Amino acid sequence: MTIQKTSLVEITMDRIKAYILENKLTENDKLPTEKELVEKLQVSRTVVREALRSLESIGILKIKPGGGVFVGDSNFRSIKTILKHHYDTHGVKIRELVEIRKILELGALRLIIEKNIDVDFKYLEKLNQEYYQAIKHGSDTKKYDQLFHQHLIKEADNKTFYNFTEIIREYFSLVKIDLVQNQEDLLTSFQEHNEILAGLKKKNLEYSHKIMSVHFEPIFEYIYEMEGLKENGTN
Amino acid sequence: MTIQKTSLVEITMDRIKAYILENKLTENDKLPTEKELVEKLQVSRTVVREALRSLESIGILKIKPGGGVFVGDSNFRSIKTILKHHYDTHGVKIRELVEIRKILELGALRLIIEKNIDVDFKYLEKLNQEYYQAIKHGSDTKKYDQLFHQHLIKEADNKTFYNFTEIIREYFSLVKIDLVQNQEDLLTSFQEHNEILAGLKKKNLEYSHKIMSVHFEPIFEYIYEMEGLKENGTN
DNA sequence: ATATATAATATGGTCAGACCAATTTTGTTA
DNA sequence: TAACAAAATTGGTCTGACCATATTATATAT
Repeated sequence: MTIQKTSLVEITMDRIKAYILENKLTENDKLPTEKELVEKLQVSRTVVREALRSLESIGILKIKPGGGVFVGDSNFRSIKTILKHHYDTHGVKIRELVEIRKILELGALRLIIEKNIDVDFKYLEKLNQEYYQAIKHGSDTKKYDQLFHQHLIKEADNKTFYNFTEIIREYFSLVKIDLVQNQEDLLTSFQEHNEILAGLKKKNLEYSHKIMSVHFEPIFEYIYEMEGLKENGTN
Repeated sequence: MTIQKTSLVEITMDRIKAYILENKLTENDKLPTEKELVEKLQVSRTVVREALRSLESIGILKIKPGGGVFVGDSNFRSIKTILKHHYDTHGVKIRELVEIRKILELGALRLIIEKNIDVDFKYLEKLNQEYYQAIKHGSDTKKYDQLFHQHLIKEADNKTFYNFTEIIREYFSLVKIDLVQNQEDLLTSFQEHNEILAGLKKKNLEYSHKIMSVHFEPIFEYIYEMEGLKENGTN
């Protein structure tokens, strides 16, 4: 006779989430065992297990076979899983992702300057020098380029912003891009990094914005070329 | 003897995701029943159910009791669930969210102007007029203010950008903000909306950026005041 | 006494079968 | 043909069993 709008499993999920809150459990803290939860929540093991599984799949829990159930870390891995599937099924316009990345990078510069942040230039210059060395030696440059931009965003002193940017970055990494850059292009990129830093040192938002925009141009050109090819059916 | 790194449930999840891809299933398409999946995948119903449950919890599937299993919509509701819990457990600095929103709003203006988008000014002006009426009548203004900004971002012609912005907006809505605006403040806000539109019409990025920045100032002032109070232990 | 190897226990993983609840389909009747 | 009722389908929950891995306790050797 009891009409229950939401399933027992969902209710149990909520109760477990509430348990975490009430007991102020944090990363890697241990939860009661399945058995204990069955007794405590007065539901079948089936329900407890499905609830635990679901909570694990959204990253709230971490289940160690034979070990126990623990509070998961908050690295948003599950969000990336979701976006991965969304990408697989819906695809994504590369242009859209690049536009977003540009906005975020410009935003980071703005935050740094407007909040008058004491940037760790030494470290950023070191990263860029490693980028330079990689270019000279013809080794993997992408890695150092990424590190530079990643750290720039870290400097914006906004953890949430950084997290979201990382998610976008991972999403972007799903896309295969064959943007070939010869050494000359790479050296230009390296120089732009330096100029962005120079702009930040002078706290000149307009200038650093301008350079960052230029920095993105080759990518947009590549994308427009790709989209043009697509329309021509050249695949 | 068979060593399996990942659990059967995880494998089954992957197989079901693959099934969706292979059969090009889209929103609301029906999947095989639990029974059929048990036969097809040669695993127990327990495993199938836990896999389905997990996929449902991340929004990939939608389970209708008595009806069947269907492909979920891609509204990222599950991501919002994840962020909700993250907010409950970790909290978030309001300042960070406002900073992000500002960056995104400025970014939208940039996209609109740089891509020379043919903005639907008529609609935006209508929304803003409704905002004005709400202010005059002392009714719920927040709604119309939100709609204006929401639509502005829609105009940027970047679905992915819009989706992410919506996620941030929902995240933001979790935070209780008691920013009181008297009629004068609201009229100023209304005027700024108009000026932003004027800037867009003239395709003047710098100007619209400037107004948008001003538009955010009251919120930042409020936040800084709150943070100040916090430090003083005034709660 | 300590360290190591071994056995026992605890914990999550998987399977099977049963029954319940809601939905969908089918069949009957007005 | 439409409305209602019965049957079948489908997911929801429960129980109990056994397996695999991880943890803990115990025995053993040094």
